[in-house]
Amino acid sequence: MKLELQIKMNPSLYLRDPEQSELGKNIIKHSIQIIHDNGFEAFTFKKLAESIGTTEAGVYRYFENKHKLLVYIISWYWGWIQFQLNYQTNNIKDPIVKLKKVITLLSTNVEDDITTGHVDESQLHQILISEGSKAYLTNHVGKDNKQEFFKPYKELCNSVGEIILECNPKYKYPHSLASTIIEMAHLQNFFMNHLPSLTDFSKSKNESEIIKYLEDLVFNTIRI
Amino acid sequence: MKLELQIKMNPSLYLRDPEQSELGKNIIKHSIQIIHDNGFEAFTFKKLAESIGTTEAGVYRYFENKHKLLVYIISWYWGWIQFQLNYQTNNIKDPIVKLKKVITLLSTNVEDDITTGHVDESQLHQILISEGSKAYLTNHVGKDNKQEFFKPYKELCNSVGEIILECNPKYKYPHSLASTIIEMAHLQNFFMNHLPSLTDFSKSKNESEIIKYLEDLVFNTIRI
DNA sequence: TATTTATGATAGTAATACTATTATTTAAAA
DNA sequence: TTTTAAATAATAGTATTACTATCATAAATA
Repeated sequence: MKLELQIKMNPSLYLRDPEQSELGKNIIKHSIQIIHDNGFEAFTFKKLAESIGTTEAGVYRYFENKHKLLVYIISWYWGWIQFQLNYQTNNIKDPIVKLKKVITLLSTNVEDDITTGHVDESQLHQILISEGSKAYLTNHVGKDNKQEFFKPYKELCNSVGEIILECNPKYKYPHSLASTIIEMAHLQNFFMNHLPSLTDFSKSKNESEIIKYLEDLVFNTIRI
Repeated sequence: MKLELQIKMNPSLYLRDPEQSELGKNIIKHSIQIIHDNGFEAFTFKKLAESIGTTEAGVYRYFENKHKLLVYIISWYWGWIQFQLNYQTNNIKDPIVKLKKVITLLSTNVEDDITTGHVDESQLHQILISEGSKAYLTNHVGKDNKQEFFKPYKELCNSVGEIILECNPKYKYPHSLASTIIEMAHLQNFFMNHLPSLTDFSKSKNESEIIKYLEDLVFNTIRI
């Protein structure tokens, strides 16, 4: 029996469920590839269709527009991270160890996970670093939020916040600190690679330095 | 004598200096207005031209494209913040007081400053919250960085980093912490207003809560 | 076998992001 | 003051993007 990890997605994000057909899976797979390679701005449904070997209209049958497709793959990523978090912190009692695991999970560029055939998690992690915030930094955040497009992100933020509270039940800003960790795990990575003078990480450009920075930040803040 | 604050801008950002003509100043003024009202995605040179009462070609004589115009107004903002920082922390000896001033400066939506006629700093602050990161989250960061588009931002980050070191000369991540403060002053504000469950700020949606969060974060981190 | 459903192929539209050209006004230099 | 140069306005045009619509065909299902 083949184990396949299925992440439950918000149906408002798509017109036809991409998990349910080969074409759909190809749309996801090639979207990740193209956005990873050229950035979201340069990504068009036409290029995507050509890369798959279908037509623009074919893609439009699955996704209303490229923004929803971006939000889809980003939601997928957060869902996957949530799964990893639950899996990796399962049975760990010490909340400090848990929180360290979370920081590492958020900061590390994972190997491609074989259990999710059409998704390259490593590329997706890179996409999140450069394009993640574009999911919500729009004029229509409010509408999107009402449709629960950001639920996986919020749930993750909540989970991290809970672990923070386990470490220090009196800490006053668990959600803000959680969103700070999540965002900074990505942003400091972007800065390290593209605007290094905004960071203090050596030329080696190693993720382990970001992890050290975040651990120092978090554990001093919650006073452990 | 009328005092006018002039922020020195990188000439690679424009084709013709917008400070040197009425049309130029109008381009800046109306750009800020439109981007503030509709977001950067919905902002086009055509709309801008119509709003000013000139033609698209007229705008293109000043700016090569809308991205450079965005980077221009964002650079202007960081230059202005740098000036405010120097001005407001001048003669203050206690670095802790200085750092608190900086956090407040970055987190507070200022009143429109009369000394800069065509720029509405309050709107600009809002733009930075929603659109600031789009200046560098592009495929061409590298190129833009080589042309020193992000110099004002880096300089500010450096100044903040220096104050952090004055507070604690042994702190290991002054630049990363500085960029974290700068980015989070904006991002927590965005979350507070649009995705409040990612924060711990009450329904009052008051900037003072962000300031408290950041002060707690920063001074615990550098162990004051 | 009939019928629904997904896909493929093609066409078309409005808007965007520009470039180019020429005429006209304004400002600076001779 | 005249000449000349520079800035602007007016108009047109192009390639690309972000879609919508239509119709034929292939595959799956009843």
